[in-house]
Amino acid sequence: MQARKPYRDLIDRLRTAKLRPTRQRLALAKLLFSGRDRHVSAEALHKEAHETGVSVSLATVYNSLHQFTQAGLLREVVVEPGRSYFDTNVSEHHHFYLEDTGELSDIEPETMSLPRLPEAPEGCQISRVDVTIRLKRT
Amino acid sequence: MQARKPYRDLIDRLRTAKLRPTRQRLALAKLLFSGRDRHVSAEALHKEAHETGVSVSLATVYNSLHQFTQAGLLREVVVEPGRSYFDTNVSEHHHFYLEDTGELSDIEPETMSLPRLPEAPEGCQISRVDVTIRLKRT
DNA sequence: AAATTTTTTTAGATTAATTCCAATATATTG
DNA sequence: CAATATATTGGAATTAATCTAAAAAAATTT
Repeated sequence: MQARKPYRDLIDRLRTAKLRPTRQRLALAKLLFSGRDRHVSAEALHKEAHETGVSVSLATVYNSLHQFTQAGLLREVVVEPGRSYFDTNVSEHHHFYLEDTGELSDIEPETMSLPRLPEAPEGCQISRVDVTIRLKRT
Repeated sequence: MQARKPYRDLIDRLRTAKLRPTRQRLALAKLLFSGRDRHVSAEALHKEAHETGVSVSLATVYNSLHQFTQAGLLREVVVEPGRSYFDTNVSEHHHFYLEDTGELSDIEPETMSLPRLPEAPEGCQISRVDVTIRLKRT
């Protein structure tokens, strides 16, 4: 993260994804991609945008999140009916899901292994493997 | 599945789960548990009930599915925002999800292995591990 | 088996997440 | 800058799911 050209990288990322770097997409990308990895819901991101003075409609938040996901900048994780998150960490990894609070967190890749996967059925290929470890408070 | 006392087993299963064997629950249990393993959505089961002449409200379908799940007779699998299935196979196994059609199918347990799981974080315990292999048409 | 109590079902209203729509605004191209 | 293509918007619409309170059915007590 540089001080002088704060948007340069983001603009490039959007351009690479064939997405015009509009004010809204840039602002959302900034919230999502500058800083630590995040797990955000659409509603939460919309709220956050407003709180930081960015005026963007909920429809645009949804559009952008899906476009970013399509472009491989985000990954969507569904944990429950009516609850899904967008994860800014798109490298191969899996999740803990705390059922009591709805909190999602990354599993350190080196703490689990998945050495043997089944063949994809005829006419199909694997597009992704999702492992969710559901947790309860003891 | 016997011919003479077709409801005996189902009634017992419900009783064991501390659920009264009402007409509605019995009819749904019959659809779910007599025959092959199934992956059904609430809406689909509701529709199926009506088509087979069982009058049951959607609310009751949801109630029953959740009660059955709570009792360990079913397992709920969420695959996408707005799409979840109830699986009559409650033994330990995982799923293929065909993104194009929304179809869910079981993975043969012997075709995959998960030998190393991470520790549950402090204050938590693992309630379930879900593996979903997402598939695309080639 | 009638009366009473408890549990269940129901239709319809309600909520929450998401998508759709067509008018308006913005970005890109020539 | 004009023309074209694309994006954003608010609000309506849709969908899945839950809630509610009244009616019905099942279980229990008498």
